[in-house]
Amino acid sequence: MEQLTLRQRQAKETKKKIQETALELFSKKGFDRVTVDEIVKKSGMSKGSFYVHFPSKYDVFLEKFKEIDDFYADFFENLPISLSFQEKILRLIESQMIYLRDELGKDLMRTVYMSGLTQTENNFFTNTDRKLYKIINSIVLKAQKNGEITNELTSNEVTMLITRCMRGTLYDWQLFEEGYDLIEESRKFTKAILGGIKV
Amino acid sequence: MEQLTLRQRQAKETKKKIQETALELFSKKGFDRVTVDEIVKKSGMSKGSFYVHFPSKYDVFLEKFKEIDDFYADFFENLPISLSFQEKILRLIESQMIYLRDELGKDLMRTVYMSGLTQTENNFFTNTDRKLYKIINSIVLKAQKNGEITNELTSNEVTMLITRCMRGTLYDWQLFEEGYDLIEESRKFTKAILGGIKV
DNA sequence: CATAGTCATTGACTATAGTCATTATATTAA
DNA sequence: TTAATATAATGACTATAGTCAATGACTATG
Repeated sequence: MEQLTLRQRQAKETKKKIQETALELFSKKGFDRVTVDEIVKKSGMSKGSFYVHFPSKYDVFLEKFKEIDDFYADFFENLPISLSFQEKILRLIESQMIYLRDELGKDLMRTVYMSGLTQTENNFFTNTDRKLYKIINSIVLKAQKNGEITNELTSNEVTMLITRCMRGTLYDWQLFEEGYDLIEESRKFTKAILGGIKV
Repeated sequence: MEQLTLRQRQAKETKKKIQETALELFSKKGFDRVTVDEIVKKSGMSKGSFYVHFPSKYDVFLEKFKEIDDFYADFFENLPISLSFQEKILRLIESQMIYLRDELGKDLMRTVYMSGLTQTENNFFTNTDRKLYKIINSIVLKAQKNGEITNELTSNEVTMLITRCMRGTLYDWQLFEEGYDLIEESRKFTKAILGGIKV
C-alpha cells in the first residue's frame, strides 16, 4: 500500500463506483432482480470492467461480507475475560446473529451460502484462518484447560461443531421464510450443543 | 392411477427418457457440465418437452431425491422398538448418511441444497410432512413421554434441532472438499446435540 | 520528450437456462 | 367418420452471466 499511481487510483475509483452502485441496486431490488448490465449502465462503466474487478456477480456482494471481520475483532476486544465458556459463546453467537440480520441482511447471506456451494475454493467458510474461527478456537482452548468442557474432542473438533451449528442455523434461516426468529433459533441450537460438550 | 390413455403413456415415456438420459449424463460428467441442450439432443426430445416435464434443470435431479422416502419407510419398519432414544436417532442418522453418500451422491445433494436457497417454495426441506420429519417427531414424542429427554422444548422444537443438525452436517460436506468423513462428522455432531437435550 | 511497454477499459460475442406461440397428435362428441 | 377440443411436443427466441481480443491512456526509460 505504497503511494498509488494515477492509474491505480483510477482503477480503485472504478471498482468503488461499481460496487457502490451494485450494493445500492441490490438493497433496492434484491440481488436476483439486478442484472450486471444494469449495474454497469448505471455506474457508467463497462461490463468488461466489472469482470476485471469482480470475478462474478456474487463477489461484489461477498466483498461487503468481509466487513464482518471488523465486527469480530471489535467483539473480541470488548469481551469480558471473566465470563464462563458458555456465556462467552452465547454472547458471541447472539451478537453475530444480530449483526448478520440487521447489518448485512438475509439477501447477502443467501449469496454467501450459495457461493459456498458453488465455488469450492476461496469461499469464506473453508478459510479457517478467518477471525471467527480463531476467536472461537481460543475460547475453546481456554475452556478445555479450565476443565469447563470435554477433552474427548480436540479444540478444532469442538470449534468445528460450534461453527457448524451457526451454519445450520443460518441455512435454516434461508429455508424457513416466516416465523423463523434467527436470534431465538440460534440460542436454542447453541445451548443444545453446549450442553453436549460439557464435562 | 387408473388405466392410462395412449397420450398419457407416451408423455410418461418421454419424461422417463429425458430423466434417464439426464441422470446418466449427470453421473458421467457432473451436474454443472451437462447442458439441457445436450440432454434433449441425446434423448431425442425437444427443449420445450424438457420444460413441460421438469420446471428446471434442478428438478430432474430432485425427482430422484424423492426416492429417499422409500429409504426412510424401510428404515422405520425395521427399527427395533426397544432401543433407547439416543440409539434410535444415531442409527437413523448414520444409515441416512450412508445412503446419501453411497446411493444419491454428493453432486445430487449439492443441487438439493442449492434449490433450498433458490426456490423458497416447494423445496423438500420446508415440507415438514416429509417422512423424515414424521419419523423423528414420533421418536421424540415417545422419548419425551418416557422421560428420556427434556420437556423444556416442544417435540417440534427438538425435531427441528435434530434435522437442523443433519442439514448443518450435509452443508459442511459440500463445503469441505477433502478429509471430511460424512459419517464420522454426523455422529460427532449428533452426539453433541443429543447430550444437550437429555434430561 | 519520444518511445516502448503495461494494464485498465471496452463492448461485441458466447454459452446456456428458460419461455412461449405454433404445430401435431390423440381424445371426445356428434 | 368427422369435427371440435384438449394436450403433448416443438424449436426459434429471450434474458443474462461471463469472455476475450482490441484499444488507448498512463508509466518508465533512455
